[in-house]
Amino acid sequence: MDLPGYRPQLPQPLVRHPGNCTDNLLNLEGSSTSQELKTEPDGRPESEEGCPICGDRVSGYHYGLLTCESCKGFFKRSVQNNKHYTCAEQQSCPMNLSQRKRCPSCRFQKCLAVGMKREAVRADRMRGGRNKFGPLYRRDRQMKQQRLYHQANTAPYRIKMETTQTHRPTAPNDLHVMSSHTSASLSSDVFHQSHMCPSSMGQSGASMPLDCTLNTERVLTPPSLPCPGLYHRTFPGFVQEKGEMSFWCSLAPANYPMHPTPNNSVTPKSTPASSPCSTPSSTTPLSQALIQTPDTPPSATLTANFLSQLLEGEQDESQLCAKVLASLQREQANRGKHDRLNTFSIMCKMADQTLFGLVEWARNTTLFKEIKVEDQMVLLQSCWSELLVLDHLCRQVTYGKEGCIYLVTGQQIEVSTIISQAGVTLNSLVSRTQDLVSKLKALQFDRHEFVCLKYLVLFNPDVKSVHSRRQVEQTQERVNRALMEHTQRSHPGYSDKFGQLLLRLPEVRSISLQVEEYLYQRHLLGDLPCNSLLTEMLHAKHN
DNA sequence: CCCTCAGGGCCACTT
DNA sequence: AAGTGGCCCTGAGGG
Repeated sequence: MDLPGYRPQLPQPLVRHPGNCTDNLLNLEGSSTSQELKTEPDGRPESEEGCPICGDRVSGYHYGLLTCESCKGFFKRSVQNNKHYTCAEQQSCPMNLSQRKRCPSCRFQKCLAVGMKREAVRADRMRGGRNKFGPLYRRDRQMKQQRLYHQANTAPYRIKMETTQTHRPTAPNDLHVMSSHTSASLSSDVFHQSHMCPSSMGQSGASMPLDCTLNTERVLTPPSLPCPGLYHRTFPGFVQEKGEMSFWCSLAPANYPMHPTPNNSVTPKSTPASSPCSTPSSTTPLSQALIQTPDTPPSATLTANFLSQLLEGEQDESQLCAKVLASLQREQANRGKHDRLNTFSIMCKMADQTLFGLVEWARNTTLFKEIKVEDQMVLLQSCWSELLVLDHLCRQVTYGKEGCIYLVTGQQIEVSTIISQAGVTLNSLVSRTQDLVSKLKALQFDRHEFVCLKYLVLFNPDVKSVHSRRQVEQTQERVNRALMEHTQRSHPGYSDKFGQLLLRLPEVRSISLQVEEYLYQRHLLGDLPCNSLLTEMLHAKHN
């Protein structure tokens, strides 16, 4: 798809060279090659981490990630010849250098599980050239560089992860959006133990065909919303009678005290409003943590404190749920019987409201308030879709039932329903996202890590025209360290979790770009609701 | 225009 | 005979 003027910017995290951990800060934009990553001065492949499938020596990027020559060949043959293997055991055969040939089924499953991409095997068998994953590889390299640095400076031990198989049974073909709240007991509720939406949100038995018009009486009437009457007003700074004030006009008041909750009803933030031009030397605890030199090992307490402050700004899922439902309800109420929103429009409205919540979240965070408003704008313009994807992933990991997609409204859609009704692009998006959800579940992705990833995505110093680049870099570096320390503390026997999490970001990025492309195409067809934040963000990029 | 590097093909070797 | 894996070729894209 050709998107005029659209040049995705790949975040280029600030990394340190593994060999020099003092102040040799390298920005690898344009200078990173796989040679740098893979080769030590003696020419030996450096990546101490072997092939993620069998542990053999990696020979370069193949079909999406660094693998050995043999797994590259195996994967290519399997895809080209459309092989269907069967495991004679329980599909959990050991996979290493000596045993990789024993079970092609498990080997191929592991190839897919660690992220090798079928679509990178060319159908036309054309040789040479570069593929579309180039940018993904570049970012992956940088992530690995960053990991190497951290490992060199911290964990002396290393435990190889046994990748969990991500395949699951196909969901039954049931063309309904289901009430979700029977699933409360099914979800590993590690994030919001007491924040589930009320059980009556999707009334028992309430369901709708995917294509039908949302029935406000049945589905959107929440008789016991957590806070009835809340969210019927708009957020300060954003006029919801759309068209009166653009989002970017509304961003300017970020200089002023934040209003973290709607309805003007609650809680001034404990932190004072900061000037958009305030420097990192402000005296907030966050800033103090931030200005530590990278070589000072931060105490566990400081990191925990830092993380809990990052968590403070998190939006309550049940409030978001109520807000989105109320907004949809209003929207439907304003429409005539024959003018109901179709399913796609409803999904767009949900995404729009979620996005609005994410922007509010960013604007209310102390670290974000400390950077210039112009920078806030370009950062958000650059990463909004990634934030949306991360938000969606987190919701699936927390509440999602196997084979279903959990909506922000608390409803669930069977994946098979979508697959049977959606087009190729949407299907691809759903399946890629569900794969990522499986991986994150296997990693026991938790709430702290989710927040850190959001910050890492938001504070991207490589977004063009960011003025306070150093400040953004410092924040990213700080959050990165906090994430690493958190994963090591919470999973002491699994030193690779940090790296595994970072390695999910390229896929988040890639999915978000596909989402943008998809939405833009639908926008060009006139399918997107007008005057939404979503369209505004799309326009911001395409202009 | 040259270089890089990831995908494809070839073929000796193994099972 | 079919599968494996190391090595080399190819060619788009970037500097």
